[in-house]
Amino acid sequence: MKLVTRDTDYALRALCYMAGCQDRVVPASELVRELGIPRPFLRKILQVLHKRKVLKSYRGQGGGFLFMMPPDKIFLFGLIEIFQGRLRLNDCFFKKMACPNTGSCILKKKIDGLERYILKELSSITVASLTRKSGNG
Amino acid sequence: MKLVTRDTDYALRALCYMAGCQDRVVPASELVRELGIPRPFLRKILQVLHKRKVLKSYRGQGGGFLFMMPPDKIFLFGLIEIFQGRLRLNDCFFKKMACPNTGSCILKKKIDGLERYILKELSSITVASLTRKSGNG
DNA sequence: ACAAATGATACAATTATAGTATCATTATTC
DNA sequence: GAATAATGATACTATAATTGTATCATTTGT
Repeated sequence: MKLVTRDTDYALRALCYMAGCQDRVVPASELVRELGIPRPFLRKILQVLHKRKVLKSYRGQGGGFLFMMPPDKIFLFGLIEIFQGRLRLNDCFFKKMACPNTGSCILKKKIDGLERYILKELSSITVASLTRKSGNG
Repeated sequence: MKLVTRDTDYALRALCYMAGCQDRVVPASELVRELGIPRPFLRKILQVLHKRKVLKSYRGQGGGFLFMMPPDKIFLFGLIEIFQGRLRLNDCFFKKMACPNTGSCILKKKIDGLERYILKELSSITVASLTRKSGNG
């Protein structure tokens, strides 16, 4: 089970890197060089972030990307939604079951609880919160 | 993101059904009929449960499956491990990163915390706990 | 004009999930 | 002892998601 797929991961890394570039327009080529992400894949990701209005883009020489949304408003939860769709732990689980006698009710409650908890935790993580200089590992 | 894949789901349903058959040997055919699970898929699942010593099996006419482990010792967490491998939220996430400056440390802590929480929750769910007559949905 | 960038989009490879099919073996029943 | 109904072992297939690649058009600065 992956909480976060590669594209979300790459998007997060790219955004975190960009957060350290105070308002400088950053071209994909730089991100590729610095982060070692395959270029066409990253470009696709950046285009998505642009369409979703997370980033502004500038074309032509000297162009690149810039935040459209402030980094403290970019939530990991939001990136997951963009690249992986809505987080649903319950997906295939309670479709057919229709609570035949018992069990699923208890289970559903538990899993819904888990989902809420995960969402809450993920909603506390932003690009900004990850780039504050406080890591020590 | 799926917490539980189809095979884990089917396994759980089958086990819950069997828990209501007090020590009767239950053949796959009955589970197929009652639960609407594709026969060959279910058979594969039951064979795995047998190999993992969750179920005993009896061959030949009148044969089928019986619990080898008591239902209150069969954890959803264990079924997930059997069919989906070990639960790791962090999987691809912190392999290459190597904590370049900051960020990953905070994130790793958060995600590890999430993982622990999920594990704890899942460890409270057993086949027995799901078949106690107390559902109301 | 050229170079360096993004926009749009289609294609491809790999992996995971979900499911099928077949044949051998065992045990019960008639 | 043959028919039947079950599991054991195992190989195969289909579908979908993930993880990319490739190409060409367009924009912009020099």
